[in-house]
Amino acid sequence: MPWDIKPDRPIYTQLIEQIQLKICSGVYPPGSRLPSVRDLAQEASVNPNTMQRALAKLEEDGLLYTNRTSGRFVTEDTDMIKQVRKRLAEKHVQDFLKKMTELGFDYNEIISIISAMIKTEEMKHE
Amino acid sequence: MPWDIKPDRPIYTQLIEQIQLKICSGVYPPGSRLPSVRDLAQEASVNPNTMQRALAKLEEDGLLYTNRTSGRFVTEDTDMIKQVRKRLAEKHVQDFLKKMTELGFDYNEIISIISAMIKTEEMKHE
DNA sequence: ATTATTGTATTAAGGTCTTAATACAATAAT
DNA sequence: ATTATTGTATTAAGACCTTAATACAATAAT
Repeated sequence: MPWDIKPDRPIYTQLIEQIQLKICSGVYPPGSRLPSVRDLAQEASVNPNTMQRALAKLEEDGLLYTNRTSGRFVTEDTDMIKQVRKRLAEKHVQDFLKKMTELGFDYNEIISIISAMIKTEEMKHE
Repeated sequence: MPWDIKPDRPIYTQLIEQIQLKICSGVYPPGSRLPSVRDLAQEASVNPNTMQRALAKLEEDGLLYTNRTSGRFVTEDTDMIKQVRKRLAEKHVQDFLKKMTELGFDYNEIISIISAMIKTEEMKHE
């Protein structure tokens, strides 16, 4: 999963989301050490200040903690991580349903369209 | 459908999306006249310049056209509007599937979660 | 002990977005 | 003919984001 920064929203916001995702999906396991601010910044091709800003927010949320000079680590609280994962998923579903109903699709149509697209996706990977 | 502007993305981008939505969902029917730039700006509580910027983009895309001093109108090309609606819907589905698979959900789980949430939504409105 | 690495803080510069305040030209309305 | 309304253009100011270039303190590594 490479870093994917688009120009349409603040970079630090996207960094927060993507690090959050790496934690929820297990790329950064509970208790593991993250690369240094400078290394992460280089990985993502952003300024260290910008990466620092994103990390500070995640720390504020409790997903990360800092050991002054040995580095930054993912929380060991696996329940919290599961909770975040669930919250993100539900938010994605709700946002998606809102967008589709605004476009005038009813629930049956939505299920139908998504099923069709899933089948198309599955065909690609066989 | 009131205007809904959030501070996390450029306003003009959100205006483009919301006017597009009003066109696709029939709030602004094909061939109908839009309120003036100044009126729209006041409706949405934004600066006329910002609204102008959004309208210019939609005109560039062909969804709107201008009659110099009588106002701005929605295209009469209903096929184009349907096409845009379809394109937006497919984009929403793809983005949604991407986000959910990134979080580690497989297709069966996705269908299951969305079905559950739809049932919950339906209960609210009965 | 010395060095390197860690997170953190500061200052300055440039870019984009937004608002505000106007102004102009074309034409619909009167 | 005159007036009002339309889209459009311009300029200036301020806010936020990002980068760059440093610097500092704490401590792990040597």
